Amino acid sequence: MAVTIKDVAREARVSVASVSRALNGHSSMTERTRGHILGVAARLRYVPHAGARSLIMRRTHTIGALLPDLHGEFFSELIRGIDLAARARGLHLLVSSSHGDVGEAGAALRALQGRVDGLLVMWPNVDASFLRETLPETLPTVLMNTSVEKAAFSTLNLDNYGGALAMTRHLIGRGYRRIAMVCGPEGNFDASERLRGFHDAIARSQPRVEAQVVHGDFTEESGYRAGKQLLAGAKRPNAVFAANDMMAVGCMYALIESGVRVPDDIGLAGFDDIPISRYVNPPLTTVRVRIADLGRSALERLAMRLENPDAAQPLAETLGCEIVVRASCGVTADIHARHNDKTH
Amino acid sequence: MAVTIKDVAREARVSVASVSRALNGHSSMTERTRGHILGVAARLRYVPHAGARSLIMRRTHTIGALLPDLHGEFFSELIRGIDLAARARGLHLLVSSSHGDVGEAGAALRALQGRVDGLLVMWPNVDASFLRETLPETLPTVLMNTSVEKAAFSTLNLDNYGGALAMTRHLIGRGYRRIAMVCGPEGNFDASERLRGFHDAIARSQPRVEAQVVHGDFTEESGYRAGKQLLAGAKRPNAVFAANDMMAVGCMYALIESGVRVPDDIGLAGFDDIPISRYVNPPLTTVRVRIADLGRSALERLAMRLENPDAAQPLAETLGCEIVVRASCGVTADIHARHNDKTH
DNA sequence: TTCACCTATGAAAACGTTTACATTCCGGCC
DNA sequence: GGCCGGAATGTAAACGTTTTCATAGGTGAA
Repeated sequence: MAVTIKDVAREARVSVASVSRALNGHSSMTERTRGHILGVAARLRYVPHAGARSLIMRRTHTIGALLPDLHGEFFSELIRGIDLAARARGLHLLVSSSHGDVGEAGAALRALQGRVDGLLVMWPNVDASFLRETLPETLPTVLMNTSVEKAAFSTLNLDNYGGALAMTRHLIGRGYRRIAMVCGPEGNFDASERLRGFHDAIARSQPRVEAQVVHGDFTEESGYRAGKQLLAGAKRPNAVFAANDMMAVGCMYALIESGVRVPDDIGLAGFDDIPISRYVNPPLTTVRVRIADLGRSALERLAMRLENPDAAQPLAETLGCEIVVRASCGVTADIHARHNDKTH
Repeated sequence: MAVTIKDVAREARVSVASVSRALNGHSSMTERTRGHILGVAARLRYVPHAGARSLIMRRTHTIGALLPDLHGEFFSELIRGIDLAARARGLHLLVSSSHGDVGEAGAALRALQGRVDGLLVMWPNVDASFLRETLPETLPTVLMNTSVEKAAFSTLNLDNYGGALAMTRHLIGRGYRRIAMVCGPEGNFDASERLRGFHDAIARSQPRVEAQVVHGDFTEESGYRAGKQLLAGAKRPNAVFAANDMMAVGCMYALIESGVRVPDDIGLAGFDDIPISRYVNPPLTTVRVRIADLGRSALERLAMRLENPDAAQPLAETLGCEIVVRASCGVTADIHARHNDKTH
C-alpha cells in the first residue's frame, strides 16, 4: 500500500542501501546518484516508516510529556515552552494527561514507555512513592514540580517557597498586618511549599501571631468560597495571599461582591502570573513564574541527557520567581500600568 | 539492554508466540500459562516496543495534530478536547505547531506522516493550495477551520458566518446603529467569514450605510490600536464588534483609557468566549464557540474513519455558535452575573 | 487399540529500515 | 600489463513484534 524504501530502490534502479544512504546524507556517494534517488523519492512521495526506523536505530526522536492536565493557562504556557525547545532540537512531542490519578498516570506511563526516548513528568503530588515505583529506571526522565528524594531522578522545581516568602514579606512591608492565606489542595507539593514560605515569613516578623489559613484547591470556585469564608470570620484580614492566581481571582470577586474594596479595604496577591491576572480589575499583584521557561528548561535538560547519556547531570534545580506588583495590593496604578507591564 | 519479548519468553520457558498471545488476550491458551506469562512480564517490567509493533500491525495508535500554535486559551481548550476524545479511544496524541508558516507546516507534516495513523490539521489560512499539495492522500485526515474545496478532505468548521451575523443583528436589535468591526488578519479564513457575516447583517438592516471596518490581527495589541483608531475617527461608532475576544479586550482597554464608558458610551462584543472574556470589566458579550467540542468532534470523526476506512463519510460539517450576552453591550449586570454564567 | 479431531504451543516468515561487510569498478603505479 | 587501493554500490543480517502454519499432546469413539 504505502510506498516503501524498496519501491524507491526499484524505481531508481539502485539498492535499498543506496536509497537509505542518499536520504540520510551519507558521504561516499556520487552527487549524481544522490540527486537521482532524492528525485525519485520525492516523486513517489516516499516518507520513511518511523517504526521501522526506531526499531533498528533504537531512537524514536520523540519525547513524552505527562502532565496533570492540559487545560488552563498554566499548562498552555508549559506546553508551549516544551514544544518550542523540542522543535528546535528536532524532537516530537507526545502529550498525555494524568488528572492527578495514579491509575491513569500509570497507564499513560506504560503506554508512553515503548514509544519515546525520554520522559517529562509533572507530578505535583506530595506522595512521590508512585513515581519511584512506576517510572522506568532505564528511560531518561526529567521531573517537574515534584517532591522527590534527590537520589533517583533529575528534577526541575519552581522556587515556590522563596516566592511565597518574598510575597508575604512584601505584603508585610507594605504595612499589612493581618494577612490570611488561601492555600492550595492538600497533598500538593507546590501548595505546601507556598504555604511553608508564607508561614516562615509571618513567623519571622510576627512571631506570636498565628496567621489565618483557609483551604482551597487551586480552582477559582474555591477561591470564591475562601473569600466569603474570610469575610464571615471574626477577625477580618486586611490582606489575602492566594496560593495561585485562579483562586485570587475568585477571591477578588467574592470580596467585591460583598462591597469590599480591593485594595483599599483588603489587599490581594496571587501566584503564577497567568495572563488573566493582568486583566482583572484591579490587576493582580502576583509571583511571576516563567512557566514557558520551565517547560523549555526541562526539555533541554532531557535532550542534553539523550545526547550524551553518561555525562554527569545536575540532579535538582530550582527556577527563581519574581514579584510583580500591580494594583491589587496597594499600588495606585491607573489603567496605563497594564500596558507598561513589561511582560506585556 | 531493554527487555524484549524474547527475554520474557526465555524466562517463562515458552515461545515468543505464546507471550504475544498472552499479552494480547488471545483465546486458546490455558488460563494457567497466561497467568504465568503475565506474571513474568510484569516482574521483568516488560513493555512492548511500539515501533516493532507498528511495523507489523500497520497501526501506530497515534494521531498527529498540527495546529497553528499551542499558545493561548483557544488552543489550550482545543487540545484538551482532542486529548479527552483520544484517551477515551486509546489513541496517543502527537502535537505539532505550524505558526502559520508554510515551510514549518510542510516539515511537520512530513515528519508526522511516518508515525501516525491519522492527522488533525487546523490551517486557518485562506489559501488552501498548500494543503492540497502537501497533505498525503493516503493518510486519513480531518481539517478544522479550513477553507477547502469540498472535494478532497473531511472538514469541521465553526459557523463563523452565522455567529457574526447573529451577533451583529443582536447589536442592531439593541439599538446600536453605528457599529464598527475590528476584523482579523488578512488571509485568515475564520476572520474573513466573520467579516462577511458582519457585512451581510449590516447590509440587510442598513443597506445604504457603509460600515466602518478597522484592521486587526487577533492579538490584544492590535485590538488596542484599533480602539484608539476608532476613537480618533470622525464618526465615532456607538458599538464595536471585534472578530475575536483578545482584540475585544484590547479595544476595551483603549476605550476605558480614553475615558469612554463601556457599554454606556460604546458597546462592545467579541468572538470565541475564551475564559478571559468573563473576567474583564465589564464582562464581554461574545459568540460562544465550543472549542473543546470542536477538538473532540474532529478526533472522533477521525477515529471513526480509522475504524472503518471505507464507510461513507460526511465530508463537511459546521459547528454552531451561540451568543452570550454580558454587560459589555448593554445588559446591566452586576458582578453576580458572572457567577450565574452557565459556562462557569 | 487405533484413529480422528481438537486444543495448546512452537517455528518461522514478514514488516521497513540501517549498516557491516562484500563486491565491483576504476585509475595509477610499478 | 598486472596489481593495488580506494570509492561507489550491493547483499544480507538485525531490530522486536504478530501471525500463519505446523506440530505435539490429549480425549473420545469405534
